[in-house]
Amino acid sequence: MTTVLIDGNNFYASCEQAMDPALRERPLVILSNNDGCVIARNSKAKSLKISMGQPLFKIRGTLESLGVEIRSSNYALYGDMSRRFMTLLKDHCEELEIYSIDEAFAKVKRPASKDLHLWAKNLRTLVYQSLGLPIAIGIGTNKTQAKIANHLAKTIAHHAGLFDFEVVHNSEYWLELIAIENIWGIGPKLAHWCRMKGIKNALQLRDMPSSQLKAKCGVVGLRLQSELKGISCLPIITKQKKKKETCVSKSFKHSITSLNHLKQAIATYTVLASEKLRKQQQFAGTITVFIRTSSFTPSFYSQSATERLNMHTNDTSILLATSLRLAEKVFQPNHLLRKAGVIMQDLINNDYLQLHLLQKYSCEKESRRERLMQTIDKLNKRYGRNTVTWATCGLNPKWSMRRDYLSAAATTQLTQIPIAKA
DNA sequence: TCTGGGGTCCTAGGACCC
DNA sequence: TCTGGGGTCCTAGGACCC
Repeated sequence: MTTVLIDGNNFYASCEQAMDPALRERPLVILSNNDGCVIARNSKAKSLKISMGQPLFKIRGTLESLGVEIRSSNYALYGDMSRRFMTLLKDHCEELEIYSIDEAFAKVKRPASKDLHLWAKNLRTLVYQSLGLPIAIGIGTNKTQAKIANHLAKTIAHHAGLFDFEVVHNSEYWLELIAIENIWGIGPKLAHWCRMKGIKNALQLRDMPSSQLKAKCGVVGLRLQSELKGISCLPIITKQKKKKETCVSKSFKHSITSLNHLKQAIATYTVLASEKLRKQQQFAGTITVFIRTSSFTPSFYSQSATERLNMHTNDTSILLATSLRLAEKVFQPNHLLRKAGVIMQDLINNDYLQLHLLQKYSCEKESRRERLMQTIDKLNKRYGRNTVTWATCGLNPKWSMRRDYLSAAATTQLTQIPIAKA
């Protein structure tokens, strides 16, 4: 069995293009939450040298003069496209690890001919025909090699979206082409450290003294180096691990200075976080609420408060009572708050709660509350988020996220289905 | 004026135990 | 002035990922 990494090219941009094919002919960028900065670009935008992470307010003029299309991020659409994408992949791989919204590791059997070109070509065609998404496929003996192969599949044009590390003869040549910054597991700090030591590419990293790497970044570095040498250290994880904590946090459209607005925001995030817990079939034992001002000003201020619950729960009302109390505790007037969040911690799973549940179900009030939560979740799933919510969240609050360039929830809302013109 | 959100893993160091 | 050895658990902080 060999390891592959399959991912969607320019995933968010490709999702937008799949729903509005006219965008394929135009340069296109996707913005982060709150329309903050560029987080995805299609190939036309890339060729105009629009770089990742640029704040919109700095490049708005340039984008306009170049005729670049802009979209706010539409996670309802990307999440649903991702689900469809992964479903297709599951049918064509032996094992699948969904690694992120747009990529998956998998195990694939190599045919007698050793040649996986046909398999890859068919998969690329299937995904494009079914979803309109272009993908790249990297093949190697382990995850790190598959990642590198995937990078080459995208950068070497004539490889047509596929690179098989196990069948190339001159692997050292290809490793040397991979800049140190582009290696999976090497972030900005480590890349800088490597450059200082004269290590500029994957080949040099593979061959540098292990002791130095161990001293700098522990076993993580050693594992990475071993994988470059062809030894598998990182397993494919097919069963999704239960989360240890879950967080909802967002920046505000305008700075918040009143306790009332902060409580609306914290309530809104708590409602979402509780919904997440129920979806994950988990219960929180601890809640943290945090607030912060803009990290781009010298007077940066941040504060958090934590409270342990008497009993683990995923009941929105109980969690709300606690998080609103924490909001009052952390609130400071005279600070221009830009961001706040709620973290659910000390999570336990359904099965660990059996004893509690027995107690709970013996209590009519508790089981009625469980049914109430289930009903609210169902209504919101069917008729859209916030169909039923809590009044403390506020109605159309002024601080809520900016999304000026939002496309339709074309695959998840009946009212927003695209209309084909004859 | 305006700069994302949600995670994981690892390590060091302190508190505490016998 | 001098003060053991071996262990666990927890937390904070740093690094990384997409």
